[in-house]
Amino acid sequence: MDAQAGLRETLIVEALRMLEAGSEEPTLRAVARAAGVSAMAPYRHFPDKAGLMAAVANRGFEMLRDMLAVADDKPDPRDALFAQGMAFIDFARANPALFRLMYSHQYGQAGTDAVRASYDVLAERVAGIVPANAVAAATLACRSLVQGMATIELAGRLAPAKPDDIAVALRLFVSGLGARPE
Amino acid sequence: MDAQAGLRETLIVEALRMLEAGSEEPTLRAVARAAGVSAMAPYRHFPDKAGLMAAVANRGFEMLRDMLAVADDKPDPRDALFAQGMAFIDFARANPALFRLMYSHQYGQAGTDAVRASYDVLAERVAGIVPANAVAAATLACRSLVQGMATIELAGRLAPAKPDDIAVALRLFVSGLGARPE
DNA sequence: ACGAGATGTTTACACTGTAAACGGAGACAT
DNA sequence: ATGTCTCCGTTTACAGTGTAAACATCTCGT
Repeated sequence: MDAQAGLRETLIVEALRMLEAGSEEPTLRAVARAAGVSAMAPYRHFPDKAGLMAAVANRGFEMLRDMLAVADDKPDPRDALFAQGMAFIDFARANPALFRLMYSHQYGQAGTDAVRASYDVLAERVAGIVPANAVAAATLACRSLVQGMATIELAGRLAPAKPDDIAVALRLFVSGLGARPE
Repeated sequence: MDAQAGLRETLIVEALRMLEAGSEEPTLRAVARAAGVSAMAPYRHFPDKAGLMAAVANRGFEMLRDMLAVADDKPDPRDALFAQGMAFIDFARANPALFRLMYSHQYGQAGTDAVRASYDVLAERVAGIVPANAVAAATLACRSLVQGMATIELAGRLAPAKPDDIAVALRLFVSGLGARPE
């Protein structure tokens, strides 16, 4: 399907679709089958399976950046940051397999541009809250927090907690940002 | 090797060792080979490969709990919490493959006891900082933060940042804990 | 002594990623 | 037109994986 768009694009789209359908990483052969080509055809466009998956992960970071940008509509920087955090969590919940792929180390060096772009959406709002020399660290903290919460939830270890613990924890973090202790 | 300790234990130990040596998840057959038994022998002790890996992940959480407990030697709760956070990061750096395994969703429901135990070490110190009704959320935030920082670093996306960004971000978070905004 | 269960082995199968060799269709110089 | 070249895809083959099924052996309570 979608044959005239070029096989490379078709493979990425198809892999993305299968990644959301079943929550497991799809087989290269299965992706090729879904694209209507032989098992070896993908090797004309990617060096190996990891190459294809890296391209898919990259696509994921572009989707993530868009979702974060959309959530960035509150006037107050803290409110905007909170909304972005929740959007991140929603993204992970909606595309768990893709989310895991994006942070899987095997495809880690790929997509650096898209990764930085999605990072920047957060950094701009953080810059409105903490002093300039703390922006880098605070942005790292921010992204790490939501990445960790999403991972822990997807791993199924959050069951004993209340369902809105994530929102409360995120609010707590945003409130503490830039405040001085005690 | 270590044959008289029982094959089940040998398999877990051997899998742990291989997990640290090469940073990839070992093959079930390779683990069996290293333990000096045939490929099918593990199935007498675990329902499938996931069963073995879940046991290994569980062992990982016990190691983690020990490391967090050791770091918990500062009188001030914030200092202790910071030290625990850095110990967590050190653990992830020292055992990257094991760390990834522990938070991989396929073995997620396993080891709930060990997970909770490692959680509690943090929660006790958090309880000394935030009001009682915020302990659950703050502990979740705390663990998520370090889990996320570790994952992002292991995925190789932290390269452009300064090496001590993690420590700075963690300090920032701990300082903000329990402070009120503005 | 003897049957029974626990533990390990061998064999077999479907499936994976990928190397190697082949084929055909268009572009282009002669 | 004809030959060559370069893409892009195919078929075939292979080593390695997780695991089902059947078989062997060892230990022990009776």
